[in-house]
Amino acid sequence: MRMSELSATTGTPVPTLKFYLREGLLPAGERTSPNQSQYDETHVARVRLVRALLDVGGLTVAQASAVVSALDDDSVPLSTTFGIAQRAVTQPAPPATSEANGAARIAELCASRDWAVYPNNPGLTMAARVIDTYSALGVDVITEAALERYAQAADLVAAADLEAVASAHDEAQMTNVVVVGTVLGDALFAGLRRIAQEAESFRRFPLPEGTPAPGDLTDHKDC
Amino acid sequence: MRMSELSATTGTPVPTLKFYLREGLLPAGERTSPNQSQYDETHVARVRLVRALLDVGGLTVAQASAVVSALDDDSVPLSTTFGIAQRAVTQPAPPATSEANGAARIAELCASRDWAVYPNNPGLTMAARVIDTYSALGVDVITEAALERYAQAADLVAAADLEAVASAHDEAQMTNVVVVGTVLGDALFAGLRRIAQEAESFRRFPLPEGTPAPGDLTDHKDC
DNA sequence: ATGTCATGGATACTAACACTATCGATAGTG
DNA sequence: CACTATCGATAGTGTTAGTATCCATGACAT
Repeated sequence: MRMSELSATTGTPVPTLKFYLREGLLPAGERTSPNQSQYDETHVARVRLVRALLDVGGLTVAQASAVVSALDDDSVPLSTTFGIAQRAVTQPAPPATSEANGAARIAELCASRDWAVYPNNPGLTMAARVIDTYSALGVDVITEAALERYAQAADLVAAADLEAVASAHDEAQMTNVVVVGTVLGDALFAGLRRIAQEAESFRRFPLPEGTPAPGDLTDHKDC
Repeated sequence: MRMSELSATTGTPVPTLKFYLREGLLPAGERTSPNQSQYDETHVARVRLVRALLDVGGLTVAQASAVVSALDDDSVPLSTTFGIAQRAVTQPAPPATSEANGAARIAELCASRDWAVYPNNPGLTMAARVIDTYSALGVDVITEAALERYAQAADLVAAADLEAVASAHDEAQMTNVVVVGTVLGDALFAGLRRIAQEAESFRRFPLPEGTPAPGDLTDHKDC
């Protein structure tokens, strides 16, 4: 198929496809003449993946580029593909200040849960930074119990994620699942968390009499 | 305190503080003369909150503005504060196409878990969109079992979140916890998930002999 | 009292990002 | 043979999150 057809199939404007080609998000098609290239189903799939990473996953073009590079590089052992995908989608954070204790708490948590990871796992810095931020804000709600529950939930999700990876047919498919799952899983969980929060909120803090209950409100008039 | 002191205390440049004032992220100080204002601890706290929302939570200025407006508006009942915070931090998604079934699966999940929420809860659209994206990518890994585990994890986290809210002293503090927790909780969980994923990955797909194990790798040379 | 410096308010500028538009030379198509 | 599409390059656009500059006024130290 030619570029116009790739554009029509994926719903992506031709100039945008050219941009993706320039940025390395989309491999060049097979050249059939100096100014003609053939694209195939793999290109369609790649465009859809890129759009998913950008729109749903919220990645930047640079991050998406790193992700698809990891996908294309089949010299990487599967056991480290998670790391590559994770590092690609996690923006580097500045090192914590000296008086912060988030890193120590996370290290402790890892020890207690038998979480063995590389010390440059981006989740370590990310989680530590969030804990430090909480305490800098004076909102001391990340108790041991709360952190423990978050960790349990993370284990649950991680188990589901790896289950999904293991269910893939071949190694290439596995890599794909890892990459897609790493990015989209965050969004999926965030969505479910919003639902569960609201449901739990209504359970704990019932609405005053006369206020429409969730089930009674069937229109979306307010936003 | 004056603006320069506010700047020094929070580590935020004066022009940025002026920008926050313009954008409504920071309330004006108490005017003591036509060109002098006094700022106090509430302003320091607000600046820190704004930086946390922007840097750690990844919100845009517009979203952060909506969040702090909700914080300042004490006419909102607590039971709906979650909704406001959630809607403020969740970017609206386009409506799903007709053949997509993500919304139906999420509705089913809500029913099975007794999750009663307003139909405009942003998590509903968000989660449905992710599921639709997975299937559009041909990565059919969100089985019923996987979704169930994600939902369990969401319940676990939501319970911890509401526990934190309930532990706050007064209503103003509760609102604060809700807002901060909604935004930072996503990041905290995402970090823990990355750790748990890598740990679980090593458990399921052990590294080949000779490759450094997580515990052996103590430097951060690669990124 | 006066020189210096900070402040508030307004306006303009910048860098990064993700496209989007245009152009010229070619090439395939009806 | 006219017409459209393509490639590759270059340049332009709109948005976002600040930065920078300017000015008139006011505070503060000497």
